[in-house]
Amino acid sequence: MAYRETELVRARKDGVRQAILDAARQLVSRGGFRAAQMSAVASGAGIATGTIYRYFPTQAELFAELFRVNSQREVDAMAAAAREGDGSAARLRNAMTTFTSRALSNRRLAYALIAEPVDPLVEAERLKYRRAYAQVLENVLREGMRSGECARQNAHVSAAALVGALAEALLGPLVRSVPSARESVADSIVDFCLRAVGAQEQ
Amino acid sequence: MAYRETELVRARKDGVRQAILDAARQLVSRGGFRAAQMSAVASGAGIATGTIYRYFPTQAELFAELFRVNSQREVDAMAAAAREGDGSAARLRNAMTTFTSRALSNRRLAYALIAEPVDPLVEAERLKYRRAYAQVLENVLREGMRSGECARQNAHVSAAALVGALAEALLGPLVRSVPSARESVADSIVDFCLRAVGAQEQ
Amino acid sequence: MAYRETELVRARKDGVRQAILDAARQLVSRGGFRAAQMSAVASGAGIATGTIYRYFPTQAELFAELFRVNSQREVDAMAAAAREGDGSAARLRNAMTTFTSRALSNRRLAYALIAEPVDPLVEAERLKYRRAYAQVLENVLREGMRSGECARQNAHVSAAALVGALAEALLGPLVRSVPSARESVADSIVDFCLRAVGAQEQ
Amino acid sequence: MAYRETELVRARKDGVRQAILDAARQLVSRGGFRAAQMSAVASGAGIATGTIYRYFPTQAELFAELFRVNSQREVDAMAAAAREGDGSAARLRNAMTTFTSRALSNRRLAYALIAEPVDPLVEAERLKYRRAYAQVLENVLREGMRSGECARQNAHVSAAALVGALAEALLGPLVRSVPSARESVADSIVDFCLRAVGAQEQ
DNA sequence: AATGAATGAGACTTCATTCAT
DNA sequence: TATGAATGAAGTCTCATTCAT
Repeated sequence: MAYRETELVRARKDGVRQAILDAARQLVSRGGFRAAQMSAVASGAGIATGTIYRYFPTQAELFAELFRVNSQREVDAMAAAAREGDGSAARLRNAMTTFTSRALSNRRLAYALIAEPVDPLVEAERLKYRRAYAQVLENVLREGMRSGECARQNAHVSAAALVGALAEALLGPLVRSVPSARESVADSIVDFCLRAVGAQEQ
Repeated sequence: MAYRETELVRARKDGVRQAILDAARQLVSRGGFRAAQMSAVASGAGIATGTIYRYFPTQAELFAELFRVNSQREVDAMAAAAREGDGSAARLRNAMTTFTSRALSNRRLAYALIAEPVDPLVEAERLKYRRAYAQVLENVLREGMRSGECARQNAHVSAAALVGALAEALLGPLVRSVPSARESVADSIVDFCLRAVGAQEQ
Repeated sequence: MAYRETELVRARKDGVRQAILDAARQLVSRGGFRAAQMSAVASGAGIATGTIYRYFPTQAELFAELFRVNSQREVDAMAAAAREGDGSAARLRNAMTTFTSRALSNRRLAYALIAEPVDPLVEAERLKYRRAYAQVLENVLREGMRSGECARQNAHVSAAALVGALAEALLGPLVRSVPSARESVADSIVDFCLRAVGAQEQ
Repeated sequence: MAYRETELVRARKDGVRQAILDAARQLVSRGGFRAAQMSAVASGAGIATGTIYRYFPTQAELFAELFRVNSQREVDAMAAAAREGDGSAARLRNAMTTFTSRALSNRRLAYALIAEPVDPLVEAERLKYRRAYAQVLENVLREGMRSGECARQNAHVSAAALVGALAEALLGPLVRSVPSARESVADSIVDFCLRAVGAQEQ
């Protein structure tokens, strides 16, 4: 009984915490971090403003957590895709396609996570995750260099450049084109990237 | 006489306008758009706060103009570099090296122009100029494709991706490394980009 | 049985009440009234925040009671000391030395009780107890005047002034000096006070 | 003309600054520092809340300035009185009478300046001024010890104790008595103090 | 036309108190 | 009776914009 109660309490608590993060994500997805004022988040979560502070000590911490949760999910998805496929080149393509298609499904949020700065604390998270994306690609790239599927290069720099190229393709002016064209743009950018690392697909 | 006066007034007016933009750029170069409060800009330009509003209707318009002026200068420099050199590959390299070396010389301003968001109006300018950078590269790229110096590819997409890769190399977590390493990172990124477009340097 | 239960409940209730007051005193001793937030008090007492309100209707009432309990203890200690000693002068010295040495042993709490303001309700308690301290001294002083050990004076006023002088010596800028010097400062202040009342020690 | 204008501007500016300090003093005189919220001060000064921040960077600085201005005035008045009179004893009496009579004319403000704590920054000012009061008395006291008019004693400690005794007489429970009685209380306290320092009035 | 003091909406954060469980 | 999550009023501070001079 006590156990159940504890569980229920925890469930409710996590529920509120989750509701706060959900409301914040929805607001950021729509209008960027600027739109995620504490009162708007509270209202979106159906709670009082002060309640947020039971779960997050400051707005910056809330944003940082929002960052962590959502970015980690993306990095995980990319890493999972990077384990599928025959050969390094295929795995690289998988990883990058996953990145682009997921980002295209919520461009505003992707932009907020990848480019929009807010606060030093949040910015630190961003750099951490841009580096995490790059790390996933760097690993496959090194593997490809060992197996001869990729050209010799500075894998560290190349991986960062790949993230930049992918981000541009998703967030830059390019994607202002009609939605139907975006998919082919995404494909083209992945092709560009594979060419950039000298990947020979089998 | 009346005519002269009108001219003088216009000249002075343009001078003030320029002074405002200069002060704003200096502030943005130092602390980003956040640091460019209207009173600080006025103080930097040696005028009263209210006077700014005789030249710019809102802060957003001032920032947009700041964007236009400074970004155009960068685009022009890149375009000039893209006209120098033997062959498309060399011209591409020139263009990109110009972009990277100029950006490295004032990273804070470059960041503000390329990545830091402020306002939808300013954001629109940013996208416009990212596209302008890409256009310069796209032109050389198409020329290279015609001459056979560059591989067949979607030049529109590739050019955008190049801008993204270059920006990442300059503004992303990579450049947190020691200043002395930045130059070599910049070189590596240009190499990466040339490889990406399949450029054969002669 | 019902009787016993009632008693147990009362006992427990008093126990909780005491725990609340203890926790509050500990917090006040450390960081003044500011640090004694209701949630902190509850946490220190090992109960829930809301439970405090079963024992004290408001925070101000809790503070007032804290005042009463702790100040009364000090007044009692001073009164006990005022009964020891040969002659009024000696008894006066005893009372004042007791006051100073006890206050020095917990300066933060003493400060909170004697000087730190919080709320009109609490302030009323403070005045009441400053008067109580003075009353103890006034009694001995009158006795001394009767026996000729003390000079003729307005005992009421003098007693209040003694409390003020003692408090200043303990809480004022004087005590910012090194701890080792505090004892001698306390001695000097007691001497000053005895001189002030024209006490002739035998 | 330009000179006059500058002067006018300064006059108006000082006027607002003064109005803010006046409004703040009035509020503190009535309800202590607690009552001096920024919005209340602004309203009292007939300006908008934000305007205060053109003159004082933070509330704490405003309070600190309020302290400085008002305390310094009291210290000056006391010091002036301490220069008048034949002999150290008379000068001491003058100084202390000035202190008490001025404090009695605005007890709430005097309390705020002497006893009510608010903020570390303000508290620092308070200690500084309590020390300044004591210093004035200490100087006369040392003079009296040299001339033989005052008994041998630790002048530093005694001066602090005098301030404490005077403050108690003015701010403590004593003065809750009828206003007409306050003057005689003040006289008695001064007598007490003179006796405490063993002053022999001629 | 220029000035710059004044405005005041709006953002974050705290914490005593309440109330459903 | 106890709990403690939730409430929301209140307070400080910022800064783009206005407007009387």
